[in-house]
Amino acid sequence: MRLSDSIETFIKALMTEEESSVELKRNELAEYFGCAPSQINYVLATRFTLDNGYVTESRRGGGGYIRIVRVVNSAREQLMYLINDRIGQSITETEAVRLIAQMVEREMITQSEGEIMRSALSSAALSIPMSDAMKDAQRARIFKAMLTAVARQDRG
Amino acid sequence: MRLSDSIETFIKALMTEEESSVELKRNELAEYFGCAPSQINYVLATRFTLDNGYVTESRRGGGGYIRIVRVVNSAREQLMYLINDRIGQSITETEAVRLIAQMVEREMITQSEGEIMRSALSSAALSIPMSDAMKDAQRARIFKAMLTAVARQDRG
DNA sequence: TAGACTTGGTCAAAGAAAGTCAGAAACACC
DNA sequence: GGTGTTTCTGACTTTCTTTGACCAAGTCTA
Repeated sequence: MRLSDSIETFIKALMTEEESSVELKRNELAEYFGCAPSQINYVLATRFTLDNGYVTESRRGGGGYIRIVRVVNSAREQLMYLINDRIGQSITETEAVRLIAQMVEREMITQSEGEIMRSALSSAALSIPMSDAMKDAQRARIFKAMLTAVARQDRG
Repeated sequence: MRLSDSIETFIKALMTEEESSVELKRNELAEYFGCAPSQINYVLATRFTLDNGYVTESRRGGGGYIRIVRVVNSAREQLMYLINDRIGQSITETEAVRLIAQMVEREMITQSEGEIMRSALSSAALSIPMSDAMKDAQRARIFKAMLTAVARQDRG
């Protein structure tokens, strides 16, 4: 069996039915498996992605750690579609506004979350000297980042 | 647990609901935790800043002390302060993250609104070919736009 | 009032984790 | 065997914490 697979299995075993998160030390885990610490990062990057329903956070320095959280979010797949396929590299303000309205309607986000997103994506907010094309690209990026934040949250 | 975290917790425990300030002796506290006195300064500098909602004052010499005061404005005042004074023309990601965390703590915004804002202001989201200074300016603009949206909603 | 004593402040350097990325190695599939 | 993909590693980077040496400012006493 592949090392990555072993590590993946090991981590998943630490997350039981009711315990939906684990905290671990990168160096200790690497030591345990006798591999390079960066191997752990590889496993996280390939097996514990948001697409797979996991979120990770970490801290460096003394007392650092890596935390892996399994997220339950019924709207997640819809959000992943928007992030990975629908929005793309560039989006106009009008289009973004329409998508946000739809999400509010479907109760994927609250009214006020929608308003916050709208204001962040408004031309006014992006009004730095920039071509429209640049703005649309910038908007797409910010939009996707915000949706990722929503997808990362545990929303039953 | 990290030493810094322990000290932070300890100090916060001394500040109850109605007691919004503590006075302590740097050396005694360091002695209590068995660490270098300058460690206390580190905790103050990273955990009890104005952005975190605290102000500190101190005196040297015999009978010297450190006083930590929790400052509180109304939510509306705080929003206005942030929009009109604090954020200005430019703000770093670190600073923005700190301000958002404080708003969440004060319940001016929800946890998930905070996360949406954080991601919209992340360097990753702003990662178009742009100098850091440009990013900081862009970030300030978006931040203020989002806070204005919150202010418009007239909560509570 | 000068010096000794008592505190707290600053800063640079060391230590403790984790992150990144390019390239080597191992596989999988013609 | 050649080629493209996945896995692994190691050197280097970044971030956060902790300490210690030296500095600055009050207080007290001869």
